[in-house]
Amino acid sequence: MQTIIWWIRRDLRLRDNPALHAAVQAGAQVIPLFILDPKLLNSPYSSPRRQRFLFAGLQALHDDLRVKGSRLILRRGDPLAVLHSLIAELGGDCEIHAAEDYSPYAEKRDASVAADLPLRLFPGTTIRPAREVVKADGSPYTVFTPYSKAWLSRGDVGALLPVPARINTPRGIATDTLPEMEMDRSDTLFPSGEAEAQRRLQRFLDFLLDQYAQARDRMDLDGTSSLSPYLRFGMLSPRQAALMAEFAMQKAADAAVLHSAETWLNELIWREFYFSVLAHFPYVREMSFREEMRAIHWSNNEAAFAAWKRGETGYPVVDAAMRQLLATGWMHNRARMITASFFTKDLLIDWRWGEKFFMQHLLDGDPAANNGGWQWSAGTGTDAAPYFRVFNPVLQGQKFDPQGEYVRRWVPELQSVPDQYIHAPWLMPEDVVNVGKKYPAPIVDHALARERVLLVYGNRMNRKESGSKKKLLKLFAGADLP
DNA sequence: TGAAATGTTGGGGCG
DNA sequence: ACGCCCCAACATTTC
Repeated sequence: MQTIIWWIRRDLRLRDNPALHAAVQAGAQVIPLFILDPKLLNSPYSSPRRQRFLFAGLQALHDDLRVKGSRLILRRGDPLAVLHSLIAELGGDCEIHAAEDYSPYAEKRDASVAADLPLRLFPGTTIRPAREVVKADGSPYTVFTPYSKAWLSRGDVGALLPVPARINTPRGIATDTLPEMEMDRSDTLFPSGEAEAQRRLQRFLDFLLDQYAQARDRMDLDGTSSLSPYLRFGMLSPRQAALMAEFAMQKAADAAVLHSAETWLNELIWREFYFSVLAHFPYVREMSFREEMRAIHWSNNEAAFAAWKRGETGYPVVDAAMRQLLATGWMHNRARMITASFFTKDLLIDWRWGEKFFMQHLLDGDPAANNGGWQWSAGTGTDAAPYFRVFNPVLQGQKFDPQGEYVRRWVPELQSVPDQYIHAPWLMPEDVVNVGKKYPAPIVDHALARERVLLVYGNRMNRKESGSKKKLLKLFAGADLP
């Protein structure tokens, strides 16, 4: 009987899993294997909280496999070495099935495995394989809108694959144990595992999707899907999400509901886009996608960086967002844009520092999506926000947290600040109310910081006038800016 | 998937 | 009645 190793990396699910499904369909013995790779676990981009989420997900997967007559085999070590030794234990002649993974490290790892061993890669990390949607001449898209049009015109995404009725796994294969985990209070906000992913998907479809287009930007509301950690580890099939979006579009009762379903599908396509960008341009992990943006002279002020990380910038929306991240491992998407804009444009710190910090804290931290989001915000990436698009943290707060509920939830020292001043407490007259004493004053003046970043970025964009701009930059060097 | 600066318009107060 | 100014409201341009 044939033996197939189902090498699990970021597809911790039984439902709609092409690599697993093909192994079961082949009538093979299936060995579900997860390799604890020290290179990934000890990476400077890794996150203890995300690791806990992964380990809890592996435990849940093991439990789900038990129901199918199988179990999870864990091994620790270099993937190629682990695979070699496991195959030797099994008497050789195994095939390996895995879902594609597109980070530069993953692609190198898989190439080295494929050079030695029969590795078959399957889709499943993305809805469409990351190199499938390209222009007619085979070159990759670097602008979202034409990419999404091409993505949508590729026709249906195929049917969902069923959960295997039974998975035939031989007994007696040695397995390592998971590291001891200390649970954190924040872990209960995002319980790990495929079953939880399905519950959340159902809740989103039943109660939130109809309002999604309007509610998704409101930081004070529970209006997003909050599925990102589950998509990150493949506890939810992105194809299942897309099929649900399409189904909602078909049965939409009115234009607003239709628009909401389309908006959600569009977000899933943004995810596909960033996987495609990373697969085609792996260097974006190291540097700005746009060549002319690579020489920006960042301020990289350590004190400002530290204040941003702690959520003590003096801008309530920014601080609420950072504290939400620290407390829960998740941040609202609108808040990600605001904090990243503030980081790169107001503080003028290299986007790679912020990208790394997000990776160290986000449960959904994913190389492709996180890098894409940061380069978009910094204006250095594909189809990026224009360099002059600088978010005003006060106006963003007023627009997307109109009563300041989000701010008050995460910045308790502003609890009793009146709505009028909640996004700009420094404007509060002394006699209005004596609150917010412990809250810091803004670490930068936004208007001044905006002028500075327009100059610094503008110098990159248009070098002709750099003479007079250099003089102005000297002025800013003397100004009170980090 | 901005915001600020600048331009235009039109109503109302006022001499 | 008329011109002038102010300025809110909206539109356009610029960064």
